[in-house]
Amino acid sequence: MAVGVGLAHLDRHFDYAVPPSMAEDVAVGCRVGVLFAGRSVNGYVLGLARSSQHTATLRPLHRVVSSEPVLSPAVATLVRTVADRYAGTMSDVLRLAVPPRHARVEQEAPSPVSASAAVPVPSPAGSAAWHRAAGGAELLDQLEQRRSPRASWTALPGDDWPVALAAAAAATVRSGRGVVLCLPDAGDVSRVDEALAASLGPGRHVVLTANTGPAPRYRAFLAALRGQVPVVVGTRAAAFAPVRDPGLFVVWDDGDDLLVEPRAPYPHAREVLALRAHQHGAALILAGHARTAETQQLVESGWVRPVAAERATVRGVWPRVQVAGGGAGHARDDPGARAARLSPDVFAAVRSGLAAGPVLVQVPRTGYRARLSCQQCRMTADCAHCGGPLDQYGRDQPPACRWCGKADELWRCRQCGGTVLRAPVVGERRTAEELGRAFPGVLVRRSTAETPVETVPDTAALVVATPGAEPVPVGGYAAAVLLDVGLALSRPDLRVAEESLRRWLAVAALVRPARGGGLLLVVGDAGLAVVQTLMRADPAGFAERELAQRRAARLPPATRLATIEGPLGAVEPLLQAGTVATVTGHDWPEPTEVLGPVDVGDGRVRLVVRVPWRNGTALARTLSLLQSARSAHKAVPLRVQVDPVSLG
DNA sequence: TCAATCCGTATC
DNA sequence: ATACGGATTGAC
Repeated sequence: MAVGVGLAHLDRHFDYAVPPSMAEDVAVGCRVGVLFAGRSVNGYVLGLARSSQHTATLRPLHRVVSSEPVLSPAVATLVRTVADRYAGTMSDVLRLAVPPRHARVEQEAPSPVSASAAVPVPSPAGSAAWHRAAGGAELLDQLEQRRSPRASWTALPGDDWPVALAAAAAATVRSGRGVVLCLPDAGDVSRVDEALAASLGPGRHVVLTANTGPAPRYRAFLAALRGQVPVVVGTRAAAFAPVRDPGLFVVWDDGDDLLVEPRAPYPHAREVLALRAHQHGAALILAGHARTAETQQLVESGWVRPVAAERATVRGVWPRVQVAGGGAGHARDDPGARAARLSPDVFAAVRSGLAAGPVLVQVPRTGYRARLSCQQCRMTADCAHCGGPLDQYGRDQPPACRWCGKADELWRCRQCGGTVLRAPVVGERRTAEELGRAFPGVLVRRSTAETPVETVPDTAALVVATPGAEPVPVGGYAAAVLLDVGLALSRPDLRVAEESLRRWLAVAALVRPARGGGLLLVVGDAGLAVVQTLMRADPAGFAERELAQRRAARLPPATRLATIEGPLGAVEPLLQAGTVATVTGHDWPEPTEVLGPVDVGDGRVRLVVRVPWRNGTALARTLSLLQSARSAHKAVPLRVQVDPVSLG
C-alpha cells in the first residue's frame, strides 16, 4: 500500500497483513488506515498478494476506511509517473488525484443510469469547425472508429470550439470509450458542459472542478469511477479523473497558467493528460487559438500532428488587423499625449465599430502593471536608494519603492531629467469611464474575472474587458481594440510573448471576419513579432519561431528547468561540484548547469538548474534523491519545482 | 560487566 | 513522529 506520509524517503510501498476480519472489505484501490511507525495514517491499497518480499512479520491493517476502490491501478501508475516526472511524492500527487472522501455521498444509491441510451448521431453543426481544419474530419472519423490520433488543433475565429470538442467527445463515446476534457477556468468548463449535454444527451457526463463543494466533487468523481458516465469535463482538478477505458484526452488553451496545479509538485494538466494518452494508447487533442512552444515541440517531434486550416480558409475568417502606433516601447511619443492609449485611431475604430455592432476593448488587468516610467523618455523609474521599482501608492502621494518602501519626493529621470512619471496601466474602470464620456448614449459594460459579463447581444455596445473575461458575443464583435500591446510585453516573464499573444488571439477569435467588416485594432509597434503574427494570422508560425528562439536561448521546452528554494545554508552547498554526489550517491546528470543563488528574502535563496530536454528524467530523479536524502536526515524539505511557470 | 544514555536509522 | 539497535559512557 501507499501510505499517506509526505516524506520523500518513504515514498514507496509498504506491505501489511490483512486480518481475516477485514478480508471481506479490503479491495485493491480502497482506503485503509494503518499504524505506521507508531502513528495512525491513511493510505491506499496498491495490490493484494499471498506473500510479501518483506522478511519481518507484517503489521496488520488497522481498519478499512471504505471498500470503494478509489485508486484504480491505472491511476496509481499515473500518479507514480507524475510524481517521478515532477520530483514529487506519490502522497502529494494522490492528494490531487483522489478527492477527499464524503461518506454520505458514497452511501447514496447510485442514480439509475440509462446505460442503454444511445448517443445521438453526429450533428453537422458539431463538426463544422473540424471540417474547416485540414485533417479535422479524419480525426473525428478515427475517434469514431476506436482509433487514437494525437493532434494540436488550432481553432479559428468563429469556430464554436466548445461544440467541436463536444463532438470529438461524442465520437469517442460512440466508439465505446471514455473522455477527459480539461479547460482553464469555470467559464470555459460551463460552455463545454452545455455543448456536451447537447451532443451526448442527459446523464452521460459530469463536471469536476475544485470550486464545487466536497460533496458534488466526490459525487462526480464516483460517477466516473463507477463507470456511470463516460465523460468528465472540468478544470485542472479533472486531470486525474478515473474514467473507464479512456479513449480521448483534451486540453483547451494549454498556455493558460490556470492549468498548472498550485500545490506540490505543481503538475501541468497538459503533461498529466499527455502521460495518460501515452499510458492508455489513447487520443490526445491539444486545442486552442494559440499554440504553445511545448505543443510545438510535440508537433515537431511527430508525436502529435497539426490540425489547422489552410491559409485561404484562415484568411477568410480572420478580421482586418490595423496597427496604431504608440503605447509603451515607443521612446518618442508626443509628450503631451498622456492618453496615447485612447488615441484618435482608437476612437475612430470604436466609432465605426459601434455603427455595425458590439465593440470590445481589452485592457490589461489592474495590478498587472509594469514599472512606472518617465513620461518623456519611457525610462523605467527606479528607487535611488536600492534600485527597486518605484510605484504609485496613492493619487496624491509621492512615488515609493516597492522593495525598500522609501518615498521619492523629488523624482527626476536619470536619463533625460524629466520629472513627470507615467503610470503605465490605467485600469478597466478608468478606460470605461473615458470611453463612456467619449461616446455618450452608448452602453459601456465592464467585464472582469470577478464580475464577468457572460454574453453580449448583437447590438451596438461597448465592452471593456480584462484578458480572459471577454464576453462571447452572439454574432461576433464588429471591432476589438488591444490597448498597450508593448506595455504588456514589457513584463519580466519567461513567456511574455507567448502569453500575451494567447490573450490577443482569444480576442481576435471573437471578432467578425474582415469580409463581414470585422476590425482588430492593435495599439502598439508593428515591428513586434506578436503584432506581426496577428497581422499574418499565423499562430502556428509564431509557435515555430518561439520554439526556435527558446532552443537558441536554451529555455524550456528545449531544456528542462527546475528551481530549488530553501534556506541559504541548505541550498548554497549544492552549487559546489560534488555535493549532490556526496548527498545522493549520484551527481547531476551530465550536462547540468546550476545557476544562482538568488536571494528571495527571509534568508532563503533559489537556484535554477538547467539540463537539456533529454536529461529531464535524470534531473527529476536526482532531485528526488536529494529530497529523500534530506528527509531521511530530518532536514526541512527544499521547495523543488520542475518546469516552474515563472522564475520570478 | 551491566545498565543508562545517546545517536542514527527505519518505519511493512 | 516513534521505535529500535548499536555504540558509548560511567558506575560498580
